[in-house]
Amino acid sequence: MTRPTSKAGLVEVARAAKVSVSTVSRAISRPEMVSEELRKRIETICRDMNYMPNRVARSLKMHRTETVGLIVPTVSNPLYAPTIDGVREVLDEVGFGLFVSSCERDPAREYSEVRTMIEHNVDAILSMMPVHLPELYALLDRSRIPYVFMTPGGRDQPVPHVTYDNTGTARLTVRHLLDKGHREIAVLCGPSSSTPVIADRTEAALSELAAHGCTPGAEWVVECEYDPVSARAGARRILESPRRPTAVVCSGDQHAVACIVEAQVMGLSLPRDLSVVGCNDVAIAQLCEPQLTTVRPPYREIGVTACRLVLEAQKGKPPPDRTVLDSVFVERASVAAPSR
Amino acid sequence: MTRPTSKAGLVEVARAAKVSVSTVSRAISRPEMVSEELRKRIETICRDMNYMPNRVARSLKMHRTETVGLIVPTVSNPLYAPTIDGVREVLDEVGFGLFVSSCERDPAREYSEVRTMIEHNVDAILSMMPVHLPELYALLDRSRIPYVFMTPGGRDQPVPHVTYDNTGTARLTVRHLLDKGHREIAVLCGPSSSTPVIADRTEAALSELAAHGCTPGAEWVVECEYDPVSARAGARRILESPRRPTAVVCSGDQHAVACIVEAQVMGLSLPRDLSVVGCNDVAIAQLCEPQLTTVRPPYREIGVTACRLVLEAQKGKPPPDRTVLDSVFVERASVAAPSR
DNA sequence: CTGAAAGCGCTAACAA
DNA sequence: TTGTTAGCGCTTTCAG
Repeated sequence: MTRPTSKAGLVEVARAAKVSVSTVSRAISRPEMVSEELRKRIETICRDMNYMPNRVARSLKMHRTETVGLIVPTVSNPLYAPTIDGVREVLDEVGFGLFVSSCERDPAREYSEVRTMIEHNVDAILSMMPVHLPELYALLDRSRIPYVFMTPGGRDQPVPHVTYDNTGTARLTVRHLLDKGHREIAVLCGPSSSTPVIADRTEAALSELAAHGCTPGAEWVVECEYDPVSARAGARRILESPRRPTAVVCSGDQHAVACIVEAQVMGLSLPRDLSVVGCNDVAIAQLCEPQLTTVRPPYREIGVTACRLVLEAQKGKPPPDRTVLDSVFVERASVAAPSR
Repeated sequence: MTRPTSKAGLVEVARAAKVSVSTVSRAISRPEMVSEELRKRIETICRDMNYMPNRVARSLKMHRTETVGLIVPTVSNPLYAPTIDGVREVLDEVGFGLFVSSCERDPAREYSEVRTMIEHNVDAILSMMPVHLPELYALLDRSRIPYVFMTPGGRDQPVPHVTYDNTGTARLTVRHLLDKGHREIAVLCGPSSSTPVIADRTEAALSELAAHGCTPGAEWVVECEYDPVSARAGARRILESPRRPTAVVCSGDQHAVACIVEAQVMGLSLPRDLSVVGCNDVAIAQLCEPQLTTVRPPYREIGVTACRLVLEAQKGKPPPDRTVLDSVFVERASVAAPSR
């Protein structure tokens, strides 16, 4: 009469079933190797005894933990949620666990988090960090653990990553404005120091503008933080510049909505007096009036794809260096032809 | 001459240092038990050989993984981010890993995720699920793994949880409106079936209203989903009701912003023609005009506190059944005295 | 089809 | 201070 609170192990079950531990082990992980009736008997005993396999023992023997490690720059950026969710989704399919860690946007911390994950024997590593310590690649390669980055990646050296066409996405939004007839276009963007993703996006927008002879003056390109207060202040700086642009491209929806709201506070009527286009298609894009025209990068799909690739890599099939997924342009109501 | 790519274990290091594995083990995990110089020698050898301890072996021996399991209803709700971040933050302090899983709001899945976590030998379990399968408690207790819920909790039976005063928070917002002189107050809330948190919040608002003789008519209480389209439709239903209320309390900021925007589309001037109060204080609260008066539950603090408690529990100190943290009222500009 | 036995890589008595 | 040794709970040859 074992206390029900004491955790049963393979030996306890074996004893109860009057068979050897190896038989119980087989009955559980390779049922076909055990006679029908014995298997059933063992199964019920497991249930009765509330047997729960000890995965760490299993992992030690198997050299695999059925776990993947995911590194995020920060958990509080809702933009990462869909990607994480994509990862989680495919992990669920195969019953793998998810070991997450945030590196607070610090490449040095990313390095040490990866180290920890290797020590934990995760079967694969996924990272959303846009930029890494150069040593990271060596660490990863030495570990022989498959990895895939979910970023524009490949900045320093070719490395498996899945991403979307970031600069193309930015160009798309600019071209939309151009197509509608705008020539006086400002750009409101996040701090270029924050991540190369934003810097690239801004640069792409600017170069596309330049290619069409619409290089904006200095007062028409402003960088500001993402929080609502800064975003609105940035928007206002553009809107109050001596000559007001007819349109503004933003590197993110928050900034775009900030423009819309500030413009309305100033008494402008949108989209007549000002066209605005954002990027990311987050919820607020439909919570403003006029609803925001924006473009939605394939965030969830990136998570799904990267996770699939890294799982296959773990089974022997090396992942391609670069996988590019498409953004989708979402036309709503915040863009019209310029009125002047 | 071992290939640098083959992972070094304790034995390899021991061999290279010409000492026993136990000495190396000690040099690493209990440096004070080893002579100064030997320790240094071992340290450099470890570095040179790129030794990385195998935590799963360690865990098997130690019966602890230095990992905590966290269950979230869904990763895509940005409201959970601050709590997760709070958890992560204290985990970082102690060098623990985080094993997350989402149960898609399904208590049955929560049960099985907890099972998996137990199998993985996590040292503690944290869950944000507001409602559980009754069997969950037994499973948890049998496992002897400490756990703390980060929800109003204690619905079915007393169980350690840290939370905020959800109904009190709702009452606070109602009272604010009442204090400003409003009597005709509508309520716009999320689907009461989604989580008891919302149902409770709505009920509290309603009962507070009733206590002040302001029970709203049926057309003044509408439930709708969180997505922007539904939220705006819900807001409109209230605003277009035969008699328009002078204020509306919302169970979330999205709904509140939807009210603001829809009211403006209808040509109303806020807060003169309509007062609105939200809950949660998410970013959009400051991205609308007028800026939203709302209340901010201590989401991050809940994560921090719960994690601390569960970590101490693991060291022997049982967590209190109930810990309640305070919300903070954030007065901004969306509420004024009624104009009629 | 089933059992006995040898580890997976590390830690911790217990000895020396 | 350091080495020897016995496992942690499981999987898996290799025999029976």
